[in-house]
Amino acid sequence: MSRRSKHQMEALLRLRELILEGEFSPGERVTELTVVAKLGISRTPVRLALTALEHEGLLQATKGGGFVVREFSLADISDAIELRGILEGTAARLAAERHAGSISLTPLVSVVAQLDDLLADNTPSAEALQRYIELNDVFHSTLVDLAKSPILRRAIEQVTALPFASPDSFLLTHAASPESWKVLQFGQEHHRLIVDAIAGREGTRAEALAREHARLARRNLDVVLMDNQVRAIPGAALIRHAVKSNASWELD
Amino acid sequence: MSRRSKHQMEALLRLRELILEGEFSPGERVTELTVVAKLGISRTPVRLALTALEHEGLLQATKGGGFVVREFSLADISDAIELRGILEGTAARLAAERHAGSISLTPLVSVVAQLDDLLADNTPSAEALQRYIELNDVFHSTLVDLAKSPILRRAIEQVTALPFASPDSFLLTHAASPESWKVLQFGQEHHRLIVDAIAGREGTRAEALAREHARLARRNLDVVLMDNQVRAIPGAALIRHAVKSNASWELD
DNA sequence: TTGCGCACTATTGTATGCAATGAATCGCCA
DNA sequence: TGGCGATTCATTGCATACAATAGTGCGCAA
Repeated sequence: MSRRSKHQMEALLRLRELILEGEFSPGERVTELTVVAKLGISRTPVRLALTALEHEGLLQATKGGGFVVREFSLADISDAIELRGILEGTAARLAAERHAGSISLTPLVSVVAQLDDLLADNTPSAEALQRYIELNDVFHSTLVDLAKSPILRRAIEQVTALPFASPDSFLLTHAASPESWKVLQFGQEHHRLIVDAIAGREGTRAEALAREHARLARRNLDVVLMDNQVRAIPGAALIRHAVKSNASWELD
Repeated sequence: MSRRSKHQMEALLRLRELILEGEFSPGERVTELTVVAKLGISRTPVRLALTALEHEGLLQATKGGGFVVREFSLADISDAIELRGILEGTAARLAAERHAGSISLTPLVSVVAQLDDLLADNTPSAEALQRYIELNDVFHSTLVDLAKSPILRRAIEQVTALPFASPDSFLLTHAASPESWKVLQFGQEHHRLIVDAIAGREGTRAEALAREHARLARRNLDVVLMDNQVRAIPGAALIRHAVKSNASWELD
C-alpha cells in the first residue's frame, strides 16, 4: 500500500480523509464521478484509490460494481481492538522466542527509555502528546520487527489500518490533561514489562502483557462511550448507532 | 476481492495461476506489458489484477512502480500456518462464547456429519478426496461465521489467501491412499472435538483444539520436507530454498 | 581507466473516449 | 389500475493515446 505516484496518493489520502470526516455516509454509494468532481483528479487514479480503500476496509464493493462506505458497529470496533491484541501478543511471544540476545533488543529498549524521559521530564502538552504518539508507534513497529515474521506483520498492518484499531487510536481523544498523562504512564508501564518479558524469553508472559496492553484501548473505548462522546472515536462517522435499523449486528 | 467484471476476473485468475506455476520466478519483475502479451487482455484489467495480487500477498510493489513476484521462505509458510491456527482458534473461542444455543450450531454439526459419512462409507478415491476438501472448506467457513466477527473473517481470509496457508493446502499433496485417508480421519476427529467444545461453551478448549487442528497442516509440511518433496507444496515455485543467497531470513 | 552525466528507452502513470451493463422510469397492455 | 416489458440513463469496465519517470548504457572527460 505504498508509494503510489502523485495523483494516486493524493486521491487516496484526500478520499480517506473525506470518508473519515463523514463526507460520505455509511452505506452511501461512492461513485467515481462524484469523487472526481470533489477532488479534481481524473477517474484512473480515483479508481485506484477506491480499490485501495476497499482493501483497507473502509469501502465495500457492491455486486453491480462500485463501492459503498462500510459501516462499523461498536462490536466491530471492539473485535478489531481485541484482534490487534491477539496479533501483537503473538508478535511479543515470537519476539521472546526468536530474538538473538539482549543486544538485538536495543532499539526497543531505546524507545522505552525515550518514552520514560518524555513522561518524566515534560509537563503534559499537545507537543508532548504528539511526541508520545510518535514514540508509541515506533515501539509497536519495533516490537513487530522483533517477531521476524513478515506474514504476521502484514496481518497486523491490515487490522491497524482501521481508524479505530491502531495503537494510538484513542490517544488523541484524551486532551493533554494531567489526568490522561497518568493513563499514558500506565501504558508505559506495560511497555516496560513487555520488554522485560521478551528479554527474559518469557513468551507466554510477553503475549499476555501485550494483549492486556491492547485492552487499554478497549477501556478507553468504554470510557468514551460512558461519556456519550461517541463522536470522539476515530472514524466516528462510520459507526452505526445501536438504535438505528435492525439490530441484527448485535451479539446475541 | 469479489466479483470483478469478466476481464478483470479472468486476468486475476490466470495471472495467479501463472505465478503459482512458476511462470515468473520469485523476485522477477512482472511488467504490465508482459502480462498483456501473455494473456491478451489490455492493460487496465491487468493492472487491477496486479494490485489485487499485491494485496493478496503474491506480488510486491517496488519503489519505482511495478511489481515483483514475492518470495517465501519455509519460515514464512510455517508462520502463516501458525497464524491461521491462532486466528481460527480465536474464531472457535468466539463461537463458543457467542453462539445462540445449540440450534445455531446445526450447520456446523451437519457438515461434521457429512464428513463422517464420507469417511465411513467411501473407499479412498480422488472423488472422495475432492468431496472432503469441499466439506472441509465449508466446515472452516461455517466455523468463522459462528464467531460473528466480520473483522476476524477478513483477517482469516487474508492469511488463507496464501496458497500454502489455506485449510486444504496440504490435502491434495496426499494421494488418495488408504494411509492418507487415516490422516483425514484424524482431522475429522479434531472437527468433532471442536464442535463439542463450542457446543459446551468451552472457549479455551475450542481455541486450543482449533490451533492444534491447524498444526496438522504444519505436520504435513514437515512430512513433505522430510521426503524432499518440496515441489509438492502448493505455491512451491515461490519458495526460496535455504541454500540460495544469504540466509538472513533464517530464524536465529 | 574510471567516474560522472547525459540521453535514450523501457515501463508505469494519467486522461479520456467508447462499450457494456445494470438500474430506474415510463408507457403499454391486460 | 397494476404489472410487466422496453427504453433510457447513470455508472462502471475497457482500451488506448499520451505524459512522466526511472533505469540503463554509452560516451566523454579527468
